[in-house]
Amino acid sequence: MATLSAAPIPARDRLIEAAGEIFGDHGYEGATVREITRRAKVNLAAINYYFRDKEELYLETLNHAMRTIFLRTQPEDLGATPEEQLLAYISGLLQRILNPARPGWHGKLLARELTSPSRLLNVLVETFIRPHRDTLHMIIQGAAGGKLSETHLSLIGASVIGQCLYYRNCRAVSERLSPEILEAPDYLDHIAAHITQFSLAGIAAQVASKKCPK
Amino acid sequence: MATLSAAPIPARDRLIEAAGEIFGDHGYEGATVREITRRAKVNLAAINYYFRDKEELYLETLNHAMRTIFLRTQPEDLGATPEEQLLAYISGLLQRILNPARPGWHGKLLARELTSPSRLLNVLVETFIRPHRDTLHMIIQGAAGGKLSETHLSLIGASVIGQCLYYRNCRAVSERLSPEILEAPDYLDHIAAHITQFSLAGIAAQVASKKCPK
DNA sequence: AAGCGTTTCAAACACTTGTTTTAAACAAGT
DNA sequence: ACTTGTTTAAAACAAGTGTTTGAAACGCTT
Repeated sequence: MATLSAAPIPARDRLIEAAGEIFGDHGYEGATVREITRRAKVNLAAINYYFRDKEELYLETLNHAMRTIFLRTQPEDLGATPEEQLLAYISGLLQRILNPARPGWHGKLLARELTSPSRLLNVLVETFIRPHRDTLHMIIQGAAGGKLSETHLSLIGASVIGQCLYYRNCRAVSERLSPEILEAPDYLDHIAAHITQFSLAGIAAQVASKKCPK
Repeated sequence: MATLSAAPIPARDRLIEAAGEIFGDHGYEGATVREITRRAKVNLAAINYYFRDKEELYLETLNHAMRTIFLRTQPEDLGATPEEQLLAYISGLLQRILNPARPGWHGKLLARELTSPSRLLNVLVETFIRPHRDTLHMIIQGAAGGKLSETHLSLIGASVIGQCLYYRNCRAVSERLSPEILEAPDYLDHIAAHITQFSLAGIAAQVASKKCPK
């Protein structure tokens, strides 16, 4: 009764939340266990109690972020036509890595891991990223009409992903170079629409150049 | 005479070179001055002798990398047609951030700075990045025939840059998901050609949808 | 040779890091 | 009452951090 509004979040969960924020902002080596425990409002020794050490806390936190970012969405859930599927895929990805409603450290942690991988990257790629990539390739293949080779699929997939990750990795630059894009309240939708249209045209061109070589 | 083949590289330059490698691999906070001085084969105190402290060494190193990465190339140097210009621009960018002949830490340092900026980012954007961005916008405008608004230019520019940076930021993932792309000896040319074709189609689609809205 | 500014060196400084230890307090279950 | 697992608290540990110091060695001009 008295503790009705007091949120009884377990200490371990508070630790992961605080660790995510600080690892996301300062990286693994830049983060200190003292600052993490301070923000989590737990004792200094709690890290070594709930986790073996700082590294296991990091891996656990990273795993937590990856699991919520890479929710599996089946192609049939995305839409009817390949165009709708691609838009849904891109929009979903942007939401997951940029939506301010989600904890910002999810995307930050992912971006850090991609740029300077830890020893978890291998399992991370196979468990989370590759299935997502396969879905994307299927959508692209659908939009192209089933004509593209594996190499072409990889190149196009990289083009799509690269366009999305730009707004996460280079957000600071983007804010300075073209603030007008990020200011609109529904800017994520605008960006998703642009990337979709841009990429569909690229795919079509790829198909056309394949059909009549030269 | 006796010291003919012995390279008398000054200690300060050796420091910057070593600092670049280690900052690029471990980030600012993960790098230690002791490891830097060890690799540079200078005394520990040399950092505080040639630079005020660790931070000034980092800023100096970052500045060095940016200056060599962002060589100014005028549009007229790039080629005759907008298509050739875009290819030259993309190819040049990829070379600068990925060419293994160059010191690898240039690109790594840039990628790190974009993802988690230091207090140098503002001057860095204005001095190095914005002029480059303006060049790219000019090329895109040329390829589009001078029809695009500032916002569209920014979106398309981000798409082009994002595609290029993908291979720097997500190299580790790319190596695992599609190794066949990175194995070819002239893979940078292949990627540049793909991104150019892909982007030209995207630009054309943008122009078309602008002309006949609906 | 002597003097000079520049550069190198080993040692130490004060401080922070991750981790461990010991103790005690708390709630819940038997 | 007595465990049991959880949480807090304060202190200490060894190792590593960036930085400073003072003296020695160097290269050069006078």
